Amino acid sequence: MALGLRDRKRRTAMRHIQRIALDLFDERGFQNVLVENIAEAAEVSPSTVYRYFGTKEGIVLADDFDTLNEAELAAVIDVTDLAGTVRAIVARFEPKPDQHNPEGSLAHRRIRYFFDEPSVRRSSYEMLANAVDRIAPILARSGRLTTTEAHIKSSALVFGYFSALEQWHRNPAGRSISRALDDALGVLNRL
Amino acid sequence: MALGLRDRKRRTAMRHIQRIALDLFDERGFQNVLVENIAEAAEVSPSTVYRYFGTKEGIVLADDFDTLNEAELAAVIDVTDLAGTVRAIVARFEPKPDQHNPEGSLAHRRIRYFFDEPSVRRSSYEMLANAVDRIAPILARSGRLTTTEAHIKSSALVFGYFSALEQWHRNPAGRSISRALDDALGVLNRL
DNA sequence: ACTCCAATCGACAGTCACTATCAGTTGATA
DNA sequence: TATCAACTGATAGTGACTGTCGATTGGAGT
Repeated sequence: MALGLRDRKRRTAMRHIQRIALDLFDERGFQNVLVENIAEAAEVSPSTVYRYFGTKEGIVLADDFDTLNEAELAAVIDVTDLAGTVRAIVARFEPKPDQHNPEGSLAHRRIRYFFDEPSVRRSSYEMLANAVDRIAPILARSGRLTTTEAHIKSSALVFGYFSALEQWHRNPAGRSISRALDDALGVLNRL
Repeated sequence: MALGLRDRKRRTAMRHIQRIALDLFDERGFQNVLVENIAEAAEVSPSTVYRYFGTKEGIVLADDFDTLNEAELAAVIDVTDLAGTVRAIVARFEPKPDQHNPEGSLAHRRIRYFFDEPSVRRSSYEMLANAVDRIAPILARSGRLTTTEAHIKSSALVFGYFSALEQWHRNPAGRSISRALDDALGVLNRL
C-alpha cells in the first residue's frame, strides 16, 4: 500500500525538523535551543513540532522504528536469535555515510544526546522500557518462559546492550559498534 | 561523629515533607498535586522543597541510600556476592510494618510511583543508571573484568532486578519481594 | 553568654516546556 | 466538485523550575 500524500508530507517534514533541530543542538547546545527557535528555523509553528514529536526530547529520539506496527516488528525480530536481533537494532546507529547520506546517518548524530544530555537520557530509558515490553512476549513464546521471566531476561538484554553502546560511545577505541556489541554478547552470556 | 542540629533538622524536615507529599499523591494523584500544595501542607516554602529534593519526582525518589558516600557504600556491598547485594538493596522495599512504622515503610508506599507515574519512572531509571556507575568499578575490581564489561554486567544486573521488582509489583501473586528476586536471579544466571 | 560568619530560609520575579482550544486550510473520498 | 475529516497556526494559558536577595539561624571561637 503506497503512502498517501499526507503521510509523505508528514515524514518529510519530520525529517526536516529533526535535521534542523540537530543542527541547532550541535551548534548551541540542547539546553540553549528553544522549541520556538526550532519551529522558526524549520518554518513551522511550535504547535506542529509538539504534534509531531510530543516533547523536545522526542525530536532527538524520534525514529522510524517507533512507527513499526506489530506485524512489521515481528518481521524484524528473529525468534531463533533474539540477542542477535537486539544487536542488529542497536547496530543501526553505526555511522555509514553513503551517497544517500553524505554526512553520515542522522541516527549516528543522535547518539551523543542519548548519553550526554540528561533529559534525553531519561527519555531514552523510557524508549528502551517500551522495547522491553514489546520483546518480552515474543521471548516468552519462543523460550517457554513465564511472563515474569521473559520481562527480566528482556530487560537485562536490552539494557545490557544499551550499556554496551554507551561504553562504545565513551571510548570507541577504534572498534565498530558491531564489534563492541559482539563483545557485549560475550559478557551477557557469562552473566 | 554525631550529626549537628542542622543536619538533624534537615533530615526530619525531608521525611516530614516526603510523608505529607505521599499523602497528597495517594489522595489526589501525582499530577494533580502542585509543589506549591505540598509546601503549603508541610508549612515550608516551595523554595525549600526544591532545595531539598531538586524536582517534584525527587520527592518520591529521595532515599537514605542517596546520601551514602563511597566508604559507606563499600561497607554495604559484598564483593563476593554482588547479585546478592543488589538483591538486598532492592529488597529494602519489602513492606514490614513494625512499632517504628505502624503503617508500613515509606519505601513501600513509594514503589507504585516508580512504575505507574511516567515522569517518576523516567527519574527512577536515572537513579538506576547512577547505581550502575557506582557498582561497575567495584565489580571490575573483584571480577577481573574490563571497565566496559563491568558496566554491561552491572547494567544487566541492576535493570534485571528492577524489572523483577516491577513484575512483582504488577502481580504479587502472594510472593514476597525477596522470593521474587530469588526467582529473578535464576533467570539472570541462565541468561 | 556573645559575636561573627556561613549556611539556610522565604519571597519574588522570571523562563520555558507543554496543553487546550479554535478558526482556517488542505488532503482524501464519493 | 462537494463534502468531510485531518491537519495547521495562533492564542492564552499552566506549572515545574531557576536566580537572586534580604532576613534568619545554627555553629565555632572568644
